[in-house]
Amino acid sequence: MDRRIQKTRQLIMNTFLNLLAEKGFEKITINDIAKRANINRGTVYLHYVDKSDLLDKCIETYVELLLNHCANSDDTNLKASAFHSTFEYLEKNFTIYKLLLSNEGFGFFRNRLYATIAQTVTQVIGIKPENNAFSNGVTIHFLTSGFIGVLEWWINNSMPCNVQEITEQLMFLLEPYTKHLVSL
Amino acid sequence: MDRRIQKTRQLIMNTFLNLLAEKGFEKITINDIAKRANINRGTVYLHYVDKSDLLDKCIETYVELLLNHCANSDDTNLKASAFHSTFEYLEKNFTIYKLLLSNEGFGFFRNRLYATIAQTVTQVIGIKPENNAFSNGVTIHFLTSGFIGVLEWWINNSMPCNVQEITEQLMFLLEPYTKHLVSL
DNA sequence: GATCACGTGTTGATTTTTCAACAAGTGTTT
DNA sequence: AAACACTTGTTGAAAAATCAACACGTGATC
Repeated sequence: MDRRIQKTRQLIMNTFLNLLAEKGFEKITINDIAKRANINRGTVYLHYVDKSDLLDKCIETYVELLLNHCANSDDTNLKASAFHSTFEYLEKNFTIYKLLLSNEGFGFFRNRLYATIAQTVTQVIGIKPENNAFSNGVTIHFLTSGFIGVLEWWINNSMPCNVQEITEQLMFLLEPYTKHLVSL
Repeated sequence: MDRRIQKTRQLIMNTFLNLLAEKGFEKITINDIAKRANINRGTVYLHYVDKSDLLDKCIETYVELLLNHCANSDDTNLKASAFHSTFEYLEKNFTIYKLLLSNEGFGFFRNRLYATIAQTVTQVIGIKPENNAFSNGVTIHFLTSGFIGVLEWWINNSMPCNVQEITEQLMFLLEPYTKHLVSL
């Protein structure tokens, strides 16, 4: 993709998130964004149809960025390293995800995250044919909710334990399932 | 001027100065600048004919930025407030001016600063017709050298005193001249 | 009710930046 | 000497961003 597009979208999103933290979604105008980002107002409309679309794309982007750190491990196995790098990334971008998980995200972020993770979990479990009994939805939603619950708790409480600890705890809790469902 | 031009030139100059601090003028390539600034190589050539031109424009720009703080006071009088804001600006952009005043500036920065200040001093003195006796150059170069000497000392010694102190000292030293030469 | 200030979303012409390709120069390695 | 990697400076077509203007809507103020 053209560098200008990447830079411009990045700039608009950053500016938008800053304004979101400052004054909340309703009070933000397209003018605000353009002025602070020092770009033409028309440029915003070149990339996003309106303010809501911008929020959507923001959420989509940051869900993807988060899950990239989780899913970029080569195999589909549940690995400590993947969780570790995910929580590291979360720690680095704490303020953004705190914001998106708060009321300002209107729950959209959580929903999107949930849907994407549930889909991945479904695929991972489905890989082993003998997992038929677990593909009925209960397992998937149990694991997805559990993971997101931990993630939300960790962010909303301003990271009460460090990355290593949260990773180990999570791996410990998932151990029974990693063995039966997804181990190679 | 078009916003894109301003932003691009600012980006190129910032990147160039960072590289200057890291590896020195000779070792910098246009490729380096383009890659780190994340812009197309051709864009650099769109604004600067080559590396030397870029250094020139950098020096010109930062001399102007510095002197704007000195000269934007409404009257041509020598005012403590003007010096104060100048040294404040210097303090804020310490690393840049330390770099430009060091060997990396090849003395070009000092020369350019000298020429511009001398010109201003000439004008200021020339305003009062009875100053004919002082327009022979000695006064001008004495004052210019004095001011730049103070400035260089302050920067090269990493600002050994605060802005308020350096301003007061300078005003004290200039007092005999402000009275006779430039007071209203 | 009229006016005023402000925000929205769109348009078309213009300018800037990108991209890929080119020819040429330099120094290093084989 | 030839091959190689790297940098330079330039080109033209394509894409993106700018700008100024437009019509429209809203809410506050007189």
